[in-house]
Amino acid sequence: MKYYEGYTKVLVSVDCIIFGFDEGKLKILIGRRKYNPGRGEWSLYGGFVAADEDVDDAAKRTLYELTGMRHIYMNQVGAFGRVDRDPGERVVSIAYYALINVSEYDEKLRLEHGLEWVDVDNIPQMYSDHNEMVSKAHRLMQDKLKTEPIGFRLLPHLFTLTQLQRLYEVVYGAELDKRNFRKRVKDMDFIEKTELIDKKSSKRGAYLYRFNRRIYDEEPNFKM
Amino acid sequence: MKYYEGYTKVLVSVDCIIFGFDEGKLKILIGRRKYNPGRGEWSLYGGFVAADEDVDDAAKRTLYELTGMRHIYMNQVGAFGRVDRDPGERVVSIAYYALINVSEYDEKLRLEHGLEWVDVDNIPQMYSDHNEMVSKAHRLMQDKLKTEPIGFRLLPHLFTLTQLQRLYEVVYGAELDKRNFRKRVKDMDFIEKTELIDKKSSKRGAYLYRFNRRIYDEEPNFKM
DNA sequence: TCAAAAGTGTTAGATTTACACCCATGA
DNA sequence: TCATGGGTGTAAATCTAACACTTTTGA
Repeated sequence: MKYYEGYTKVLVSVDCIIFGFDEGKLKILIGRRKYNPGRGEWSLYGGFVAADEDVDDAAKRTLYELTGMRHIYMNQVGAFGRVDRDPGERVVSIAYYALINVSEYDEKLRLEHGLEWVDVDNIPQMYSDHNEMVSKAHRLMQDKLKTEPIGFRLLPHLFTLTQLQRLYEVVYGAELDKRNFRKRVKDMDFIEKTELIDKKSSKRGAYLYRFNRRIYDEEPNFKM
Repeated sequence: MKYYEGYTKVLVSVDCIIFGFDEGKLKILIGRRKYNPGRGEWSLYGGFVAADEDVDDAAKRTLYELTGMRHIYMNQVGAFGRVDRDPGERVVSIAYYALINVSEYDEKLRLEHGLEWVDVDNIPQMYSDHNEMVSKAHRLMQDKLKTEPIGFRLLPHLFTLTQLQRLYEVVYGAELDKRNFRKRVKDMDFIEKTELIDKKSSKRGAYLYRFNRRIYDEEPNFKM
C-alpha cells in the first residue's frame, strides 16, 4: 500500500563529528575517504541509514563501528540537504556530534580505520560540506557546555580541577581565572572531590574529582 | 554513474512550524490532514523535497505556498527520522520554524488551506511526531530570542513598547518589569523611536518604534 | 634549592532586581 | 470624572571580575 506516489526518494546518511580532549586540545576524529567520489580527501566518518533503522540508531551504529563504545553522548547537529552537496549522487545527511573520553578509546580501532585526531582550531579542508558540519557542531557543543554538564564526557572518570578548567578554556577559546573557576565548581555539589590524588601532572599532586550524576539529577544547578 | 549501490532510498519531507503573535498570544498555524494516512488529524503543513531541490529551498517553497510571502525568517529545527514515524511509508522529515507577522498574512490563504492559529500553550494532539517538532521548535526559538533580535519578525513594522514587552513575556512565559524592560530597550540603539503615535491600544496613545537593521548590523549589542 | 603546578579570599565594579506614582485621553 | 494604558528613576542586592601569595615535592 503506497500513500505517497510520485515523489523522489533519496539516500540518507549520517555523519559523525567525534570530539575528544587530548593534550590540552579539543580535537575531532577524521579520516581520508577510501572510495570515490572524493577518494583521498579528508572526511568525517559516516554511513547510510538502513531501511529499517531510525536515523538516530544509524548514528549510534556508526559511532559503535568506529569506537567500539556504546552509550556515547550524542546530539544531532542538523540536516544538510543541498542538492549538489555530494558529487556522487543525491544524499541528504544528518550530522551528529559525539563526545568521547580519549583515554578509553582503543587506538587499534583508530589505526584500523585510518583516522587522525585533529585540533578543532586547525581543521583541514574536507570533503563536501563537512567543514560546515564541523563548525555548526562546534558551536552547538559550546552552547550546550554552558548549560549542561557534558564536559565530563570528554574527561576520564576521575579528573583534576586543572584538567576541567583547561577543558572549559579550550572549548570556549578563552582563559579563565583559576580562583573564580574553583569557586564555581565548589558550588556544584555534583562535582565530587575524592580522596584520590593525581601525581601525573604535578609533583605536589592534585585531588581527583568525579561527576556524580545522581546528585546532578536531583539538583541540576549548573551554570558555566 | 552510480557510486552508492545497494542502499535504500527514502522519502524526505519538510514540515513547517509557523509562529505568529496575535491577540497577545504566541500561536502556530496548523491544519487537518486532507488525505490518508491520518486524514482529519491535526498536522503541521509540509511537503516532499523534490529531486532537484535543496532541502532548505523545499522549506521556503512550502512556506511560500502557505503564506504567499518570501524572505520569511526561518531556521532548521532538525531531522526526525524514526522508522515508523509516518504510518504510510518511511519518510525522514526535516522540520523548520518560521516567524511571520500575522497582520501581513492573508486570511484568504489561511482559509483556503483550512488552517487555524492555535495557542502554543494549548496545542492539540497532532499527527505522527509533530508535537515533538513543535516543542523542539519552540525551545529553539526561545533560545534564539535571547541572543538575536528576531522578535521583530513577529511584530508589525511599527510597534509600541508594550507590544514588544508582551511578545517577550509570552515567548518566555514570564512577566517582565515594565521599567526594567524599557531601560534595556533604550540601550539598544537599533530600536528606533518614531514620531508616530499608536492610538488603537490606549486612549493616551503610545509612541511607535521600529527595528533598524542597519544600526543593528553595525552594533549588534543585543541581550534579552 | 628551585621550578612547576596546586591551592586559597577579598574587594571594587557592574549588573540586576524591586518598586510607585503621575500623565493623557476617550468614554 | 474616572478607568485605562503610557511613561519615568532610584536604591539595595546580587553577581562578576580582578588580583597574589603559600604549599608541596621531584628533579
